Amino acid sequence: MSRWPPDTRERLRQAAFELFAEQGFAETTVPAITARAGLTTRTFFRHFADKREVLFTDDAEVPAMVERMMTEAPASASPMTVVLEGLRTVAETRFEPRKAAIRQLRELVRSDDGLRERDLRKRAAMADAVRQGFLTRGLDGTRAALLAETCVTLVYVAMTEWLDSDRALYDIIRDTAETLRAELG
Amino acid sequence: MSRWPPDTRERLRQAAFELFAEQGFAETTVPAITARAGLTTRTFFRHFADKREVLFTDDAEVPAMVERMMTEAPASASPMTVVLEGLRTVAETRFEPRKAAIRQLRELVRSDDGLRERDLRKRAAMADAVRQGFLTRGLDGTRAALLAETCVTLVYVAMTEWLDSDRALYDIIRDTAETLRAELG
DNA sequence: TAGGTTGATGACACGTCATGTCATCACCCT
DNA sequence: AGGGTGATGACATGACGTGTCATCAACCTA
Repeated sequence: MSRWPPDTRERLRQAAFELFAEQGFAETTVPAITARAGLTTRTFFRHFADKREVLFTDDAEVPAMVERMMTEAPASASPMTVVLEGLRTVAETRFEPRKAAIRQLRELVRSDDGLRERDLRKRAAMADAVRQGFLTRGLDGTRAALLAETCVTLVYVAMTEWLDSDRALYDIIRDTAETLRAELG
Repeated sequence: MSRWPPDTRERLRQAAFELFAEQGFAETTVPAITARAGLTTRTFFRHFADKREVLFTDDAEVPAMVERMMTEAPASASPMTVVLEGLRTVAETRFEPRKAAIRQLRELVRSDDGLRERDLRKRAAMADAVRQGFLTRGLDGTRAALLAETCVTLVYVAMTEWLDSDRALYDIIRDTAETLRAELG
């Protein structure tokens, strides 16, 4: 048996989510979170860089996942093919099963400017991972940045629609990609 | 003559830029800024919502400018035509004359995660203005969001290249748009 | 010109966030 | 048995951001 109860990080996350749901993000202090989790304030900041970060732990592995998928894809595949195939996996494994949680997170993010900024940063991190993947695949810098940003835009616009519909995310992504292609052509 | 020296806001901005350049953003405290400007800490926060905001005052009018241009464009013009025409004006009037300042701002933003987040928020605000413009022009929600985000992506990818080159921003934007079209088609 | 209003700033208190530092002590290893 | 390790507690500290009231030049308005 350990000196302290296990799962410190998860208990903090749990307490934070509960309190944010009960009172809102800004109204919840870090001491309140740690009190509920039975820990001290200092410990919270040992596990999360700041109060916002506790809401985005699930996305931590996504960039690495993206890079791996992009390097493993056949070298012959066209950029957009690689992206769409990768998105199919991400959509089915990481987004579809967590739809309710993502919806709840969206509401929280909408309620606070600071959270909105952090959300945008996560989005930018994802774009950067995709960009790296394209660079690895030999695209020039401009093209890699352009396609990466476009890809992330696609996902987020599609996700907005997905959260308010009953359709599969990947289907919406494909439609959105088609819409964009048509609009630019 | 007024009770206090005029241009409070501009003096604060000036002092902040100087100190950020001298010591970096994180190392500069708000009291240090107000001391240099000959004011009190409280006054700083009367003029700027937070320490970051002082770096982005120039972009404050851009969203309104975007919306105006988009409503004034002929109703017959295609979405991408409207955008590219608007971007010509923005590029020439707001970006080209401030190239050195924008370059300096980019370095600061790169040096601090908090500033990066704020920068992304400004970018999102611009995308939202464009989206509103498209909505006003009768596009459906998805299409408006998609094109707006794509437009902003275009500008930022192009700007990255522009800051390290001698070409005109608008020319780069056109090339970038063409690259995207080709890559998606 | 007297007197009231306005609006920007000063002065002060306060709560929260975030970090540095040292002590503690169950667990593990040898 | 004894030292090392690593997570947590305890405490201090400083910066950020806000609420509140006082101040007082400039501007009305009569």
